[in-house]
Amino acid sequence: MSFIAREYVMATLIIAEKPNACKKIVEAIADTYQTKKRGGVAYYEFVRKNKTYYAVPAVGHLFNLTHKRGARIPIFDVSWAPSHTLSDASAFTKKYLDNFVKLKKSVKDIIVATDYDIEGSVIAFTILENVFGKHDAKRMKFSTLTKEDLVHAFDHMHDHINRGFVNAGVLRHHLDYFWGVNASRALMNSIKEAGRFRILSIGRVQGPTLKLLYDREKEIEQFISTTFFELSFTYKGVVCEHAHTILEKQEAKKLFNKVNKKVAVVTNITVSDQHLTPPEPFNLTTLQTTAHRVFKFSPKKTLDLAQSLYEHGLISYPRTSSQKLPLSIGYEKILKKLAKIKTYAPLCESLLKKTLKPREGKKTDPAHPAIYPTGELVDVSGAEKKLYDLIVRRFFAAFGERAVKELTKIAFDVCGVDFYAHGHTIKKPGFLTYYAPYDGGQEKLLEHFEVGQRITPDSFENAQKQTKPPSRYSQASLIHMLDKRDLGTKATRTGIIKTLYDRGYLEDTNIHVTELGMTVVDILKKYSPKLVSIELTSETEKNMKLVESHKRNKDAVLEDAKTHLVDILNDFKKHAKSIGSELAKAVKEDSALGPCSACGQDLRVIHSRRTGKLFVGCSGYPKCTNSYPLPQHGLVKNVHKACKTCTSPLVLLIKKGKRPWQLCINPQCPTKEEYEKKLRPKTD
DNA sequence: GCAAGGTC
Repeated sequence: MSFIAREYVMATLIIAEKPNACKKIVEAIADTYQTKKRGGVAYYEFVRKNKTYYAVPAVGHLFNLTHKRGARIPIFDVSWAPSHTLSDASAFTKKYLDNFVKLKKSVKDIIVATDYDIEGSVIAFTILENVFGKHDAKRMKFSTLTKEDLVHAFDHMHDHINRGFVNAGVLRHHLDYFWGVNASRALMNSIKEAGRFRILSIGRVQGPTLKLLYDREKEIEQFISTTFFELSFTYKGVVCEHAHTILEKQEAKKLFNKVNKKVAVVTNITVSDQHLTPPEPFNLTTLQTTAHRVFKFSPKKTLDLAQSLYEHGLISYPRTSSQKLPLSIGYEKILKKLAKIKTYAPLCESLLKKTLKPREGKKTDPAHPAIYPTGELVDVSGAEKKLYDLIVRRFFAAFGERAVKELTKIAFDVCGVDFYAHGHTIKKPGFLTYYAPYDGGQEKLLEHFEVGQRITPDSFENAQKQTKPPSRYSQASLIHMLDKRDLGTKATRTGIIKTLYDRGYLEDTNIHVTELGMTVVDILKKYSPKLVSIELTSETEKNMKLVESHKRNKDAVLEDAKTHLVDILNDFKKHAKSIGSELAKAVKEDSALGPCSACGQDLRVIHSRRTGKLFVGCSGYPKCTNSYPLPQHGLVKNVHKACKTCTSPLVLLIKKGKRPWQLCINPQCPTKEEYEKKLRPKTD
């Protein structure tokens, strides 16, 4: 008997969505199993009730849509191709696909055990069709990866895949591709008309995301600041404020003169309790927004740290939308393990004394619970440790009781004008025992006062203030907003924001929309308003639901979309000249670094086609030959700022693995003598 | 070239 024949026995194949889920499925249902490795990727051969099975993991989508090279818009002729052939970033998926391919000859029948949702159904479907040439399979349906659920799903397997899910998912892939690729091409073709080449993009999620920021930009631009006055007095370090803000300068002055240096009388003291509910367990979005609030971590950084903690076994799967902590994760077991960590020991002991019933949120996930610590003891440090502590304490807090805050409000009268002081103390800590470092732990103490008491304030103040424009989005607050509007998914939002930055639509940590970003929205508002509104997402969702429930044919939906798109693309083509010149103008304005010290025209970063060198030149060339050298490695970005020392423009140099470096383009600038040598290789 | 969605 040959080695190959022994290696691969005929068996039933189970398709899992990802490595970790595959392992859990095997551990739950196998009587005995062997782990096999090929190309560094594990799969399993196992026996249950004397039958042999293979369980093989995908890594998300192993196939993606693509179109023929050289195709021109409208592009509707698309097909599935292995993801690893489509981008370098997906190259690693090859070894996962290879596992399926190699087992093809040994597979009798197939069981789909990917997440029971739309994308999970597409992941399995593309493997079924493109690797095995099959159109159907059996289906395990589970909502968590617990032994109990998995065994039940295996014993009560469905005879067919969920055709509705598959069709809805395949529709989603096509619609996003049709809209995104064609509209992006239309933008790029227009700017080509103006003699420029630039990668531009737009899509179902990018569009409304950019529009959200565009609207905020407009609000800020149109905001008119008004003056108002706040009257207050200070007594032993506590500020007591007049209840109303005053708009008229004269009135504020009059009131101030009336109360200044007078005695204040305590007229009323109210004490009330405020009950605070423990926070919901973390899902990826709330972890990202909270980590940004308390540590200033970017959402991407939080995801990377969480992924690392997960890979080290310290926390559960982080890419979850669930806010549930099912009993099956073993609350007590986790707390007992965590009690071995010194700082957590007393907290765990106090929790273990009570009935463990967690606070939960509304959101669920097809395959995973909320994020929780596993209790594994692995040493971590730095940023990972910070995030881990946040996750541990949030987990503890979910089992805590409501906290009670005591609010005190003291009313004062000064010559008929009312003032108030507010304080709060923690009456019953409840969950704050665990979570205080991150939220709600602060107290504001007040003096003891009695009604009728007369005091002499230390000082009175009449502060002139300005109303402020709405604040800009940060990446974290934007992700929160996208989550609220159901735009994108927990796993894609960070990437979509990054794309908007990469295209040059956005800049800065406090998000500003660039001239180019604003122009792209202006153009789309005119020619394809759907693409910058959430309407396209709601329409897509509506059609997906109809297809899922077999009330509408997916091809009919696609035909509608094509008709609509052809109209839009024709419109774009008709106006390509004016669209192109608008875009080109915006690109030009964005790339202007500042005025040339020799002639006053715009300086800009130039990539010489002849020499391949990067340098700063003047738009006045060839009349003006003023130029500055630039480092030849890394990405140079315009920061629209001038050097404080020499007033020459600043640029941001981004090198892989290094901290972004803001440098002045002037080699003679006193701020950077030390870097001068690096810039020496002369450009021309 | 271009999307959005999985996952590492």
